[in-house]
Amino acid sequence: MKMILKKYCKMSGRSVTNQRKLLLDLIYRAKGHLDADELFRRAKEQQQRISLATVYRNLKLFKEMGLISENRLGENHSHYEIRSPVEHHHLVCRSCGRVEEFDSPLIDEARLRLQQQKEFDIFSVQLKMEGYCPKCKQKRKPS
Amino acid sequence: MKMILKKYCKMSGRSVTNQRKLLLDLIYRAKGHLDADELFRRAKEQQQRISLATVYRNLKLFKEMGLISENRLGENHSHYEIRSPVEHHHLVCRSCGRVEEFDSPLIDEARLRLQQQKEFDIFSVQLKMEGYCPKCKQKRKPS
DNA sequence: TATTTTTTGAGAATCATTTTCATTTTTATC
DNA sequence: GATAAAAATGAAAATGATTCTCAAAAAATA
Repeated sequence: MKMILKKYCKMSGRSVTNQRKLLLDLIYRAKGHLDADELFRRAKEQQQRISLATVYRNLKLFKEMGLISENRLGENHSHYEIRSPVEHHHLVCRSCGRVEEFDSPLIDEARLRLQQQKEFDIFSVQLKMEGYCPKCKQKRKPS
Repeated sequence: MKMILKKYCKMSGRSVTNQRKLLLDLIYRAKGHLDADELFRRAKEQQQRISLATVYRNLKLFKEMGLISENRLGENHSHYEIRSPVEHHHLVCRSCGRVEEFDSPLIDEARLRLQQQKEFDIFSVQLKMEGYCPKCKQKRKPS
């Protein structure tokens, strides 16, 4: 991670700061869907003086550099994760919030067809499906 | 539209107000992706005293009733449209903001497979692809 | 190391959206 | 149709996520 950060920063003329190293590392280690607040909380454990503004600034930067991706899984705020080499999508339980990741060759195929049909250059595919997970499905039955 | 509104309101014990009639009608006539502000502007042309809070309240209500759908096409705010009988998705140009709608049997297929595989009850599929439209694709070439 | 450039922290500002509450409109009842 | 009860509205304040400002600190460059 640190090497990657250095490389990307050099490339775009950015500084490599302790805050950036820490933040990217935390996102990497979280291996999940982290929101700005939670990232801020975790960062503060190691750098008490870090500011929420710095968190947002760098999330934006990492996104521009293509290191992370931003998703709207819930309603009002974003979640971030290391941009995995293999594109994947999200299946969210509307009841308990559980998030499953998936990918599908059918989606890739759809993308290719659409690209031809509409003559767009498509560089991003964001798919979110919502429903009830097996557990919550059960709970809802009685009602 | 008015009949539908009445039916849905009765069903859930809501009142049928002038504001609701106007708002739903405007969304219907817009035939596109309208945001709260633009809807508010248009509504004020016909009911000067209408409040932005009423716009938001009723967008929320229409959504709960399943009459409209909410999409995050841009960055910071939502767009709304009449929920079309056939589910469709969005292809957005990151340069000029142009929005194309599409749907694809491949997506439906993917949904079915996922439903089986993960044992979720899936009731919502939101797919957004981003890229450059034919025009903006051209403009970017020289750089 | 000195100088320039970039980033940071802290708090204020912004923007979309939601809430509060007194007043008005709609609905249900007679 | 009049009236009481219930729901919705307008206006303004509140909220929550995110962005901006600016002086001070850190990093890159010479």
